Amino acid sequence: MKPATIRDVARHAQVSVASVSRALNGSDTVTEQTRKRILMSAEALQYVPHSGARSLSTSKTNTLGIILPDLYGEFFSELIRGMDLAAREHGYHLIVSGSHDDADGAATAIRSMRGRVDGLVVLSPQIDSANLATAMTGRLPVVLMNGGAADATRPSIVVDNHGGARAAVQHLLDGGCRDIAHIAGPAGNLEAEARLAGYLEAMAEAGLEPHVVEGDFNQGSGHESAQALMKADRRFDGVFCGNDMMAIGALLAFQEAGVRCPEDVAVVGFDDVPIAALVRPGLTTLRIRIAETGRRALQRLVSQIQAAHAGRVSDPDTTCEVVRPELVIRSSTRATASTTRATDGRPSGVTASAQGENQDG
Amino acid sequence: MKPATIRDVARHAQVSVASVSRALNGSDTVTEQTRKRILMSAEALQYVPHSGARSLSTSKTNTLGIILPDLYGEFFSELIRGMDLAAREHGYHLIVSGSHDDADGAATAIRSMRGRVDGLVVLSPQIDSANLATAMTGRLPVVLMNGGAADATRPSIVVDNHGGARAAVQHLLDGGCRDIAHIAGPAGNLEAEARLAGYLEAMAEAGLEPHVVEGDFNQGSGHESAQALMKADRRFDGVFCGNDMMAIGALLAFQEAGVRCPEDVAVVGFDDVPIAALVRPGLTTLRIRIAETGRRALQRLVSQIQAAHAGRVSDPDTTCEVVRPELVIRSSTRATASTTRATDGRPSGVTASAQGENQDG
DNA sequence: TCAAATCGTGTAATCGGTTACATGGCACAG
DNA sequence: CTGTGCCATGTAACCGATTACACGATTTGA
Repeated sequence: MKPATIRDVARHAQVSVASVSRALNGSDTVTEQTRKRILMSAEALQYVPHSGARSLSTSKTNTLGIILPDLYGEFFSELIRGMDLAAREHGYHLIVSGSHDDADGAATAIRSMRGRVDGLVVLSPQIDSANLATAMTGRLPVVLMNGGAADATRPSIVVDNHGGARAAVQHLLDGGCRDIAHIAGPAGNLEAEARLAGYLEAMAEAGLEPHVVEGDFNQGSGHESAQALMKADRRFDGVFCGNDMMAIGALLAFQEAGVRCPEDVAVVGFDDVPIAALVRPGLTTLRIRIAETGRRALQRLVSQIQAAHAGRVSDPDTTCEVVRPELVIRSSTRATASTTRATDGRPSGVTASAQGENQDG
Repeated sequence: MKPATIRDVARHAQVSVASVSRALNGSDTVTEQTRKRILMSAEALQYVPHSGARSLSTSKTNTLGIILPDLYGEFFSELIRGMDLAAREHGYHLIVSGSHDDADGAATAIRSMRGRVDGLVVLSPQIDSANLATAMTGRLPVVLMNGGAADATRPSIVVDNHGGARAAVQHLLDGGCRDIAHIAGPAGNLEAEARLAGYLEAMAEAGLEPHVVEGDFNQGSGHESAQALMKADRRFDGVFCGNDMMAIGALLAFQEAGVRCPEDVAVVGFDDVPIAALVRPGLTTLRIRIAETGRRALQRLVSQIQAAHAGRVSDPDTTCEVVRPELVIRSSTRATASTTRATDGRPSGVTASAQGENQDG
């Protein structure tokens, strides 16, 4: 048997569909008596409103779309969690769409969201503003998180990857490292490129020769890249990794090879995924409050939607919010008493607040 | 300006809406000439079909709902990833709904999915079949993953938590442990209770006194529970944790207290989340191929939908698939050469295949 | 040459809600 | 007694697509 519709309820309660709709949505004027009758009928027929139909007539879906390049790993997990929390608070559902390796795929995903969502958060490290503009249908509210490509015409949140990378290198320099290698994220990824650029700039300023191998942001590639570094002729006493997962892979590779961290080589990651505090040695990294950032993105999306709904066109939100990563120092760069590596005198004199090893239990 | 509708396209191309629909959906007979004209008009107007409207008339949303108790941590992250992969393959979108702490919340979430999805995967360790039945609207296809409460009337996938827990205890016994504690998951959680039951049963069979402290499945509670164990009078030489995150918390607590693992205490987790292979010592655990299981659940949901759509009612899928966890032995229970803890002669004679420490790079 | 089959296209009903407007009953004021 | 207004309720248009069916034109066969 097919599920009951509003018409079935109306017939059962001997009223019109309008009254049923009014009774169920509370707002309008309905006699207490008829309301009760309607509610009883709805109960009897196990009536559940058809959200799709409601969306069509109200043009509100109460659903938000999240376009992600991938669903793998802690970073996206945390991000989704933060967004879900915020969405829940505002009464929205979340429809997630991962695995958009190319800009084309992302564009298709965006178009397919039409009529399904009230707004989008687009996190697409490959897509540039041009592609995005073509993909955008009409005036669907959007918050961009496509790292690096700050688009002043749309509300967006970007991480200061460049500055974060510089801070990472600076921290390694402060710790006494002179030969600092970089395990970069995949070429074509805007975040990866910004971090690489920050690394190169900081190295140039310090008058040091850069040393880069390319990974793909996954743990496995960090492992391989570290092995490649060890096999190469060139010495190194510090590694700045494009993200935490690669850093963790590198840590394991060093352990396997008997290279001590931080004594023989200091390692810095990026992101501060939850696991970074749980590995040994604890990973020094640049903290992005991931869940918090996701929550923030979603909140901005919601206010944008509310503004649009209120007919406000006057002050469109086109702010580009910058998230500044915060250096979190853990054992992977903090030499203990019995250190063998010489420092230049500033063992932990950094601007960021030093953090305990397991701050997020 | 509002986005173009199919009627706008029809007007622009000087044809009827029916022709536009036919041209865009490919299938039906349309002259090459008119098709071309329609496509050009659609392009000119930047027409994007309204999925919601399409869903209403076709009664297919191409979207699946996932009801989760929580979005926190690696387990759900992996599960969602596996589901997303499978969904993508079959051309479905995913709408996720997390944070349903109580059965009521889950029931509400399920109802609100009506008209939004073509089917549901419900993962709700609190909800029992009765609650679920009332929440279910009509004949919406569902795959249950509400651990422990095998419901023979609906297709479901359950993990053999009981058997897995017994295997964990057995492995500790084989390694020579006699005083095995259990850090349990939260009461009321069916998975947690099944694992606890398996632990109790195995201990009883071995003629050993059980020793249980309750956690909440999060890393922090594993940390605290381990501290509580150390503070208590009772000795212990092995700990079976209700899941990996608590085990990792416990490992850290032991490290901080100077208790060596596996020499002083052996630790076993449950789930084999990706991080389990990355901590030191590597965590011995019971592997559930999480992403694989998610993918499997989704695939069964899809075939159920396809069967329903094909009008097949004859052989409804009511199988209850059981996932048997596989013991993965890592350093947290595998004493190295210089072990101080005596074994009873079977250092690693287990049925499961021994795994390398970092198998999933 | 005329009937039937074929084919491309248009008309309108439909999906399940919401809501502007119409309607009819009742109370109250003149 | 009648006109005005209010209020609960009903009627029907609408959201934007799909699709059964109707229709007219062309092709085919007798």
